[in-house]
Amino acid sequence: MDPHDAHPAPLPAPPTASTLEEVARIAGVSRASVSRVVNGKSGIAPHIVEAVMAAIAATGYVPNRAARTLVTRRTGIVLVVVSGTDTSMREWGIGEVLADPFFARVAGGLMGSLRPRNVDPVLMLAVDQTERERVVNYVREGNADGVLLVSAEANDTLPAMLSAAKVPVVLFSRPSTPAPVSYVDVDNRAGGGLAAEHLFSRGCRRLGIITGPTEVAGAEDRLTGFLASTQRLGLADVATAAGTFSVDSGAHAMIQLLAQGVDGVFASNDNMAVGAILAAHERGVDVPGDVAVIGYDDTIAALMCRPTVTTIRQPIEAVAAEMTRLLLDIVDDPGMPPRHEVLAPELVVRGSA
Amino acid sequence: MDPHDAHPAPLPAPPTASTLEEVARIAGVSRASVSRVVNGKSGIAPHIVEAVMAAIAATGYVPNRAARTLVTRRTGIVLVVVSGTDTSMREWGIGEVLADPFFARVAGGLMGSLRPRNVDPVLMLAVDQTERERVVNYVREGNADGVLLVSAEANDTLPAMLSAAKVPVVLFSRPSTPAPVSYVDVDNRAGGGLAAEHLFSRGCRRLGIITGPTEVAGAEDRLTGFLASTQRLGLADVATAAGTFSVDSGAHAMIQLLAQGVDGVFASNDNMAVGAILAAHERGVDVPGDVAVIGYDDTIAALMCRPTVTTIRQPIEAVAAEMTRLLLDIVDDPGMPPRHEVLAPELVVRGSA
DNA sequence: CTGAAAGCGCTTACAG
DNA sequence: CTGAAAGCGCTTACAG
Repeated sequence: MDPHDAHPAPLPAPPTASTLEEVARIAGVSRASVSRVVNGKSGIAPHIVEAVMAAIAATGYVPNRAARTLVTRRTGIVLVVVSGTDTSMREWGIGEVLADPFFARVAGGLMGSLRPRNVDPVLMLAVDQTERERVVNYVREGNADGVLLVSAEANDTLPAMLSAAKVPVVLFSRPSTPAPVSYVDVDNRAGGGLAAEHLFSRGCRRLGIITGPTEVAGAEDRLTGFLASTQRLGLADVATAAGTFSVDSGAHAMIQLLAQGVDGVFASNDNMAVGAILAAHERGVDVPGDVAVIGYDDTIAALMCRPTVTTIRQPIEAVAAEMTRLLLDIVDDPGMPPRHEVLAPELVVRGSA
Repeated sequence: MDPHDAHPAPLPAPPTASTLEEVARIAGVSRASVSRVVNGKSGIAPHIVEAVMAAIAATGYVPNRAARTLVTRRTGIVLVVVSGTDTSMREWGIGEVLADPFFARVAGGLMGSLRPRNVDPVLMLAVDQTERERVVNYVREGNADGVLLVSAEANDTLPAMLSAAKVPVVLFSRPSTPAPVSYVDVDNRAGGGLAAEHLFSRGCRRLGIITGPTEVAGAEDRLTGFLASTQRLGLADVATAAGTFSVDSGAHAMIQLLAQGVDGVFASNDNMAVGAILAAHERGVDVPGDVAVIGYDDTIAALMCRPTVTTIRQPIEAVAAEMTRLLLDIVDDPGMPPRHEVLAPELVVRGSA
């Protein structure tokens, strides 16, 4: 074999990181030119583009993002934060919010919508004041271009902090304490109404509802919507029992409701619907035969149960896509006034009602 | 009111981002000094520290991370990636991996372990070759210091790609195709053994196992460990049925096993255990009365079922903490040879076995 | 269409 | 213990 063949053939990745400077030298052009082709600017002589491409291939050059960010003021990173108060989140333990099917679905949806736009998500949990400040500083330090926020609890001060600091932000859901921020929401009143109507159409006449935490705007709206519909349908009194969005709380609430002889129950989220169904079974009450149960969210929890849970689906993917679109608009035009969007929920009929 | 009082009192956050330079000017010291106190270096004259602190408070200065990263070559960011192949992940849909309780728990654990060390997690899913290359480039571009990787499927090429590119990386679990990378694992053989022993100690003598995808190293090990123990316990033949880690696959497998008259079943993960229990109930088979079922992982799924699922707990938090520690060590000393750690699983007895 | 040069905001030897 | 200065790797007016 000719020893000259031992020349390094197209090496996959050179050991030492190369720079724009080096590429320019090898291509025999200026750094500006390399920068332009790397960034896909138009109006560059073909022979320059070629030379640069070749040099990039030869060196395995990849641009340094810190340097780029330093001058462009854009990071291509968005903070995805789940915030709440100590109390609400301690139930799961820090870092376990993701174990909640709903937040996991939202986080996943957000990631999915960020991906095609080529922006990377930094995930952050904010359960106390220190962490909330950290979120604000994070983008003030120029680590991220904005934040996509989902509050796990009412009275969250983060939305207000963010808007005061003029940090681009879009919330999932209307903030429970009004703040001048953009948000995308799903019509919870309509969702509550859907639940009542479905139960009614099945023949249920003695309805009950397992509410979510009262301070959570969305939970409140689901209740309001449910009651408005039952009233319209001529169903006088509705039994109510309070839950906290956890499986156990749903089970406890169901026991109270069962004692009041309900034949149809609307649980304000799937976790509680699962709890309700389990509690019913333990007491020999058939679902949906003796009592129909309908949940909310359409999370994986609804499928981990028999019967599978009829539920009100939140179009999370669509919400996520809208949130992302909105946020990037705000990043491009920080002066933009807050914008709101409300999507429609959808009934998903399965086994439990 | 004296107009002089209109002076800007301690403003919370000045509109315009200030720089080191500005702080230095106000404090009447050099930029180097400001940098030193900002970074908490020791050996600085008290009066300088004071002046700088005051100037920082007055300006609301926060350091620019891009500038800092550019010179220090440290980002304080770690990539948390879940990778798999199209096939394995399409089952969930991109962005929905987090909906799987197990990955959600791992991701959460990783976030929890990164938090106290002050490094931020960028979450990334890698389901095809393009995305895998994106992961490699991400850290080559200097966007992150290293990667914490959990593979959703065997034959994942990412570990090898990463180690070839000399990117600091730590895997959750031993890679199914050997690669020179560090990893932290949980002893799956021991876990399988634990399951067999527990079933045996409950009096089960006709055991069955619902396996996971055969190419997944961990699934294989659980099977091996289970069989080794049953053999040692003198239980001749064990019925086996293949599953894919999904709830449905667990249900289907259970039907086969039931037909073979088993009285104790080990499902290789909780999802399948839930499916198995649901399938048993639908056929009027009592769990654990007629057949005991034991799962694996100890995810939230195990609690969403009645009876609650007895399972083999993976100490995810400990694994996550170890992975993080290891990775930061590697980042500090890239030449370090790959290191492996294997933690012990634990039996969690609940209602199903 | 291309290049020389300034500048983004930090950190870190190097002197003193 | 402190400061002047160089330099990290890019992008972007500004000329030409």
